[in-house]
Amino acid sequence: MRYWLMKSEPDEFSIDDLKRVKREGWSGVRNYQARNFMRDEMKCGDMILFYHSSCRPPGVAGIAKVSKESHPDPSAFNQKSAYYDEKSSPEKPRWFMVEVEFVEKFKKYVTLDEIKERKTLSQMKVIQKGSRLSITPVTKKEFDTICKMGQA
DNA sequence: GCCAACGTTGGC
DNA sequence: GCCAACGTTGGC
Repeated sequence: MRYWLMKSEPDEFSIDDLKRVKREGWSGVRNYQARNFMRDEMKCGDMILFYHSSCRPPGVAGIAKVSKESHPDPSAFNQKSAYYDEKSSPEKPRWFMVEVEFVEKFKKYVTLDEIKERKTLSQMKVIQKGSRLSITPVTKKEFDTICKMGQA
Protein backbone atom coordinates (compact mmCIF):
# COMPACT_ATOMS: atom_id res chain seq x y z
CA MET A 1 0.00 0.00 0.00
CA ARG A 2 1.20 3.50 -0.77
CA TYR A 3 0.63 6.92 0.68
CA TRP A 4 -0.16 10.23 -0.99
CA LEU A 5 -0.86 13.86 -0.38
CA MET A 6 -3.58 15.54 -2.42
CA LYS A 7 -4.21 19.26 -2.47
CA SER A 8 -7.63 20.79 -2.61
CA GLU A 9 -8.77 24.35 -2.22
CA PRO A 10 -11.31 24.24 0.60
CA ASP A 11 -13.34 26.99 -1.06
CA GLU A 12 -13.84 24.53 -3.91
CA PHE A 13 -13.87 21.21 -2.09
CA SER A 14 -12.95 20.73 1.58
CA ILE A 15 -12.60 17.78 3.93
CA ASP A 16 -16.09 18.61 5.20
CA ASP A 17 -17.42 18.38 1.66
CA LEU A 18 -15.79 14.97 1.29
CA LYS A 19 -17.26 13.87 4.62
CA ARG A 20 -20.70 14.91 3.44
CA VAL A 21 -20.55 13.22 0.00
CA LYS A 22 -18.44 10.26 1.24
CA ARG A 23 -16.82 9.68 -2.16
CA GLU A 24 -15.66 12.05 -4.86
CA GLY A 25 -14.13 11.59 -8.29
CA TRP A 26 -10.92 13.58 -8.41
CA SER A 27 -11.64 15.24 -11.73
CA GLY A 28 -10.07 18.33 -13.19
CA VAL A 29 -6.40 17.53 -12.73
CA ARG A 30 -4.61 18.86 -15.82
CA ASN A 31 -1.01 18.26 -14.94
CA TYR A 32 0.82 15.33 -16.47
CA GLN A 33 2.80 14.34 -13.41
CA ALA A 34 -0.28 14.28 -11.22
CA ARG A 35 -2.20 12.46 -13.92
CA ASN A 36 0.48 9.80 -14.16
CA PHE A 37 0.27 9.17 -10.43
CA MET A 38 -3.48 8.67 -10.69
CA ARG A 39 -3.36 6.68 -13.91
CA ASP A 40 -0.42 4.42 -13.13
CA GLU A 41 0.33 4.29 -9.44
CA MET A 42 -2.61 4.97 -7.15
CA LYS A 43 -4.33 1.76 -6.07
CA CYS A 44 -7.50 0.98 -4.18
CA GLY A 45 -6.85 1.28 -0.48
CA ASP A 46 -3.92 3.70 -0.80
CA MET A 47 -4.11 6.30 1.93
CA ILE A 48 -4.27 10.04 1.27
CA LEU A 49 -3.41 13.11 3.30
CA PHE A 50 -6.13 15.61 2.41
CA TYR A 51 -4.39 18.98 2.16
CA HIS A 52 -6.08 22.37 2.10
CA SER A 53 -4.27 24.80 -0.18
CA SER A 54 -4.72 28.47 -1.08
CA CYS A 55 -6.23 29.23 2.30
CA ARG A 56 -5.16 30.39 5.71
CA PRO A 57 -3.51 28.53 7.06
CA PRO A 58 -2.69 25.82 4.54
CA GLY A 59 -2.37 22.34 6.05
CA VAL A 60 -3.55 18.75 6.28
CA ALA A 61 -7.20 18.51 7.29
CA GLY A 62 -7.73 14.76 7.38
CA ILE A 63 -7.47 11.39 5.71
CA ALA A 64 -9.02 9.84 2.62
CA LYS A 65 -8.33 6.69 0.67
CA VAL A 66 -8.46 5.59 -2.93
CA SER A 67 -11.83 3.92 -3.52
CA LYS A 68 -11.69 3.51 -7.29
CA GLU A 69 -8.65 3.23 -9.50
CA SER A 70 -7.80 5.03 -12.69
CA HIS A 71 -10.52 5.83 -15.18
CA PRO A 72 -10.88 8.57 -17.83
CA ASP A 73 -11.86 12.00 -16.51
CA PRO A 74 -15.21 12.78 -18.16
CA SER A 75 -14.96 16.50 -17.45
CA ALA A 76 -12.37 16.65 -20.25
CA PHE A 77 -15.09 15.62 -22.74
CA ASN A 78 -17.65 18.12 -21.51
CA GLN A 79 -17.56 21.32 -23.53
CA LYS A 80 -19.37 23.16 -20.76
CA SER A 81 -16.83 22.14 -18.16
CA ALA A 82 -14.05 24.47 -17.09
CA TYR A 83 -11.80 21.44 -17.50
CA TYR A 84 -12.80 20.70 -21.09
CA ASP A 85 -9.90 19.63 -23.30
CA GLU A 86 -10.56 19.25 -27.00
CA LYS A 87 -7.57 16.94 -27.29
CA SER A 88 -9.16 14.38 -25.01
CA SER A 89 -11.91 12.08 -26.26
CA PRO A 90 -13.69 9.00 -24.89
CA GLU A 91 -11.90 6.97 -27.60
CA LYS A 92 -8.53 8.44 -26.73
CA PRO A 93 -8.69 9.95 -23.27
CA ARG A 94 -5.85 12.17 -22.19
CA TRP A 95 -6.85 12.79 -18.57
CA PHE A 96 -7.48 10.25 -15.86
CA MET A 97 -8.78 10.37 -12.34
CA VAL A 98 -9.28 8.24 -9.27
CA GLU A 99 -12.12 8.30 -6.78
CA VAL A 100 -11.38 9.08 -3.15
CA GLU A 101 -13.36 8.15 -0.08
CA PHE A 102 -13.61 9.98 3.24
CA VAL A 103 -11.81 8.30 6.13
CA GLU A 104 -11.54 10.88 8.88
CA LYS A 105 -11.26 14.54 9.67
CA PHE A 106 -8.37 15.33 12.00
CA LYS A 107 -9.21 16.41 15.54
CA LYS A 108 -6.43 18.90 15.08
CA TYR A 109 -5.71 20.59 11.77
CA VAL A 110 -2.00 20.14 10.96
CA THR A 111 -0.71 23.40 9.54
CA LEU A 112 2.00 23.79 6.92
CA ASP A 113 4.07 25.68 9.52
CA GLU A 114 3.92 22.72 11.90
CA ILE A 115 5.00 20.38 9.10
CA LYS A 116 7.94 22.66 8.34
CA GLU A 117 9.01 22.63 11.97
CA ARG A 118 9.41 18.84 12.08
CA LYS A 119 12.83 17.64 11.04
CA THR A 120 11.45 14.19 10.13
CA LEU A 121 9.10 15.80 7.60
CA SER A 122 11.72 17.97 5.92
CA GLN A 123 11.75 15.83 2.78
CA MET A 124 8.07 16.24 2.02
CA LYS A 125 7.39 17.70 -1.41
CA VAL A 126 4.69 19.96 -0.11
CA ILE A 127 7.18 22.05 1.88
CA GLN A 128 9.77 22.36 -0.87
CA LYS A 129 9.86 25.90 -2.18
CA GLY A 130 8.02 26.32 -5.43
CA SER A 131 6.40 22.89 -5.30
CA ARG A 132 3.05 23.14 -7.04
CA LEU A 133 2.33 19.52 -7.77
CA SER A 134 -1.17 18.76 -6.49
CA ILE A 135 -0.57 15.06 -5.91
CA THR A 136 2.64 13.82 -4.32
CA PRO A 137 3.77 10.52 -2.82
CA VAL A 138 4.58 10.49 0.88
CA THR A 139 6.35 7.84 2.93
CA LYS A 140 4.62 5.71 5.54
CA LYS A 141 6.65 7.45 8.23
CA GLU A 142 5.55 10.86 7.02
CA PHE A 143 1.97 9.70 6.81
CA ASP A 144 2.03 8.22 10.31
CA THR A 145 3.72 11.28 11.78
CA ILE A 146 1.11 13.64 10.37
CA CYS A 147 -1.69 11.33 11.50
CA LYS A 148 -0.35 11.49 15.05
CA MET A 149 -0.10 15.26 14.87
CA GLY A 150 -3.72 15.28 13.76
CA GLN A 151 -4.91 13.34 16.81
CA ALA A 152 -3.35 15.69 19.36
C1' DG B 1 -2.46 41.62 -4.29
C1' DC B 2 2.36 40.23 -4.98
C1' DC B 3 5.53 37.42 -6.99
C1' DA B 4 8.65 33.23 -7.26
C1' DA B 5 8.61 28.94 -9.25
C1' DC B 6 7.17 26.07 -12.49
C1' DG B 7 4.64 24.13 -16.69
C1' DT B 8 3.04 24.88 -21.32
C1' DT B 9 2.90 26.94 -25.79
C1' DG B 10 4.47 28.20 -30.11
C1' DG B 11 7.68 30.64 -33.27
C1' DC B 12 11.87 29.79 -35.20
C1' DG C 1 14.86 21.07 -30.13
C1' DC C 2 15.53 25.66 -28.11
C1' DC C 3 13.79 29.17 -25.43
C1' DA C 4 11.03 33.46 -24.69
C1' DA C 5 6.54 34.57 -23.50
C1' DC C 6 2.78 33.53 -21.11
C1' DG C 7 -0.36 31.33 -17.68
C1' DT C 8 -1.01 29.08 -13.25
C1' DT C 9 -0.13 27.78 -8.52
C1' DG C 10 -0.07 28.86 -4.00
C1' DG C 11 2.37 30.76 0.08
C1' DC C 12 2.85 35.02 1.98
